[in-house]
Amino acid sequence: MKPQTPRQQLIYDYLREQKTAQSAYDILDEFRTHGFRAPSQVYRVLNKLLEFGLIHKVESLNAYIACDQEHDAGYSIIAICNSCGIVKEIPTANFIDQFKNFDDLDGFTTQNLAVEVKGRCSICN
Amino acid sequence: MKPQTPRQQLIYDYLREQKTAQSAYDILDEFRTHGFRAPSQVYRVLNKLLEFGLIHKVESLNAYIACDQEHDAGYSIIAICNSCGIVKEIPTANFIDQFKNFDDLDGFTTQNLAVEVKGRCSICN
DNA sequence: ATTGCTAATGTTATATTATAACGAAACGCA
DNA sequence: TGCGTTTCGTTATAATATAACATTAGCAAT
Repeated sequence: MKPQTPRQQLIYDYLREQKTAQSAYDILDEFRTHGFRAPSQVYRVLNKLLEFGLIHKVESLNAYIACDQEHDAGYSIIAICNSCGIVKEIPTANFIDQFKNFDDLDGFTTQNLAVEVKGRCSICN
Repeated sequence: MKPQTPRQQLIYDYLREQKTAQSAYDILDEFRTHGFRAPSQVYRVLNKLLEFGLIHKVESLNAYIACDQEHDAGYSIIAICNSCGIVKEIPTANFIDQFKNFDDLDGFTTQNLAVEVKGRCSICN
């Protein structure tokens, strides 16, 4: 699914350019000059993009990134550098297979998987 | 590490009894009769308990649960039922080993790992 | 072209989660 | 006892998110 409206496109393109996750209010400030005046306008767009699987919410930062990878909406593995803040999505297919073979879930049916790794990226070391 | 003050003990014991994650404000309401009057009082205790590795923050719910398992502070795998809200911690040792053997991290050093699985528990099916 | 429907947008208000800042009390200990 | 440190109480405010409702835009059927 692609962005469906000019505003979805605008925010999606913006997130794709960023190396760090952006909060809804960061985005609001960025686009005040483009007619965004209230948080709900931003959240509406973000929620659509989340639904389309085009972005992820980084739960531990309350911020958003563009999705880099091919996979179902709602599955993500994200590495966050505590030093420089860079956020990198990690290819998930491989990992999700591992996770599905993981025995300890006892009948739990997974609809959604968020893995957030924090540490230091290879540059910050 | 064990709780170090009566209030830490109080909140820790409370969280251990709960089947669902509790927000800081849930806890505040619960313990207004025990001298908790302001959010910062609750957050102070929660932050200590987090530091001791006695509780986890469920990032996707902005809520807190007692830690069930033996492992380093800051590592957790949590399954959350979208239907009944029950939160269950999953033994991590096994999984963290899998994760450490995971190739796609390219030089990233992990300090912290949060895995949050959402779906339906075995009871809600 | 108008009508009627649906989705998207604008706007105001408010709820929820979290932290800053600072003074007072409690505690350990020389 | 006096000093420094940590904890605690309190007020204020910041940051994140949603509710509710009015308005407009897009578009298909008549």
